Amino acid sequence: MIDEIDRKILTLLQSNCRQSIAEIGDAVGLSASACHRRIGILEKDGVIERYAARLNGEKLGFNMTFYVEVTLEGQSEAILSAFEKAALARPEVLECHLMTGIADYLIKVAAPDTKEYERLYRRVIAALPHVSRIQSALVMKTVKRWGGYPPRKA
Amino acid sequence: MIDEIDRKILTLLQSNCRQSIAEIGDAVGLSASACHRRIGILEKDGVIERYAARLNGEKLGFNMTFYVEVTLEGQSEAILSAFEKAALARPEVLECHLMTGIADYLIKVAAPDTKEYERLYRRVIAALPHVSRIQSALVMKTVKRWGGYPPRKA
DNA sequence: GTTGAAAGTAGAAAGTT
DNA sequence: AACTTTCTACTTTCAAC
Repeated sequence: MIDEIDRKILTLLQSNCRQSIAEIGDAVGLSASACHRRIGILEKDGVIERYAARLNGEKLGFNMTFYVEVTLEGQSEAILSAFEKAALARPEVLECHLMTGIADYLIKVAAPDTKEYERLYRRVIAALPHVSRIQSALVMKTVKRWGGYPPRKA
Repeated sequence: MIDEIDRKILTLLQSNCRQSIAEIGDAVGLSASACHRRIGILEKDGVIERYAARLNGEKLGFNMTFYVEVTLEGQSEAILSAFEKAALARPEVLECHLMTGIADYLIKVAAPDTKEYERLYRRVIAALPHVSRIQSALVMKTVKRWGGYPPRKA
């Protein structure tokens, strides 16, 4: 279904989706058209979900990134789905994952400074429905971000 | 430096960087050329770091995602930089952050199944230099991923 | 910031192996 | 069935305004 050439194309597109199809074709040994066709299939099949610009948070004034572990008051379907719906709706929540382990959710947020993070913490995170405990961890340095999926199954 | 229009452009590009500049220009009330010039500046200034295809891990066979907390044997500069260099070099490590809190690093990895994760755990993560403790948490469900930075400072 | 023209790219329709 | 060539419409890019 997804062969070696597709994987090469995907690796190239993950690192730069603005190179021309002709260039990608060259790199994988295919004509632009054949390459274009494969990319179309990968898009249609949902392997490629979107093409996005990736920004530098610090240059935008987001100097602090946090991973926040959120524990809820319970784990009933109603509680989980109310929390998820609210988290999805908040643009400040950059990522949100339901986790195994001690806390229920792991969310990622960014803030310009501690003052703004305090606001975020009180008005946004703590205000999400059914939150019972919050534990924040600050990212001091991001060593690697945006690592694409490796070309072969890990 | 970055004004309201730039923020709108960035929001649009974060959700879809393949729409034409003319479309983006229309959406923000600018000619294609003016829009193009602004985007060029945002790229040059490093606000836009790259344009990337975002893939669906499950469709690629990566059915499990983990956040792994890694504690090192110490926090000397030599230990930290050796670890970081090795983590950067491993394609299986999708993200790696130096954190405040109990563990030293938070890394994100993906695997097709538990068997492969066990290999990843033993051969990759535990094999990184100076690792003393590893604690894995499995992502059961990703509620929100790829949330772009919000248009206004959080 | 706008307009307009030149170069380049994507997308589709043909034909080829 | 998948690739290649060819062609047209669109898009980017860069003048000059």
